[in-house]
Amino acid sequence: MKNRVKITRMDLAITQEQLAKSVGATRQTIGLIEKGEYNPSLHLCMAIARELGKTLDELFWEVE
Amino acid sequence: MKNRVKITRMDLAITQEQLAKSVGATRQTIGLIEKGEYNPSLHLCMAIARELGKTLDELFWEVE
DNA sequence: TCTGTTTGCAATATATATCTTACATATGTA
DNA sequence: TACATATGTAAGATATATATTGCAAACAGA
Repeated sequence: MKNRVKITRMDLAITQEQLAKSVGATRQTIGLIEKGEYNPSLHLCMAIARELGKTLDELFWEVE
Repeated sequence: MKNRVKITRMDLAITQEQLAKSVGATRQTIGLIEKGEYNPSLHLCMAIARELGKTLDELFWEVE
């Protein structure tokens, strides 16, 4: 898994569609971001982070 | 200023062109990101952050 | 003055994120 | 069984990030 969107979303017990609507995106976009197959925009990443109560680093930053 | 890319880059005394080349982007793209007029991709944001020795939150996160 | 460096800005072209629509599958529940 | 919900996936259309090229301005140094 390349990011922590899916885990965090499931912890909050909300669906892909609920998250999508709250950030102004579609369910498909959320699904692809969770799979790590997308390179989402910064604005969308920030909207998702705020909605999930996390920061950019907590959801997307990778330490090596 | 919407993000801290320009300040951080100038602290490191590197040019837009040097940063652009090291992250595989163009000078124009870096310039527009610094002005906050762009919505860059997550991958580019991470490349810039790594190159500047910062994290996503340090460069792009906004607390309100 | 002249020259090189850095940055801003603009027009056009290209790549790709995102949307729209649709169908399939798995799961839970009546 | 039947129905609803949640998710995966795919094709085509649209929006926009990014590249390319070029020109201009500001500045420093010779």
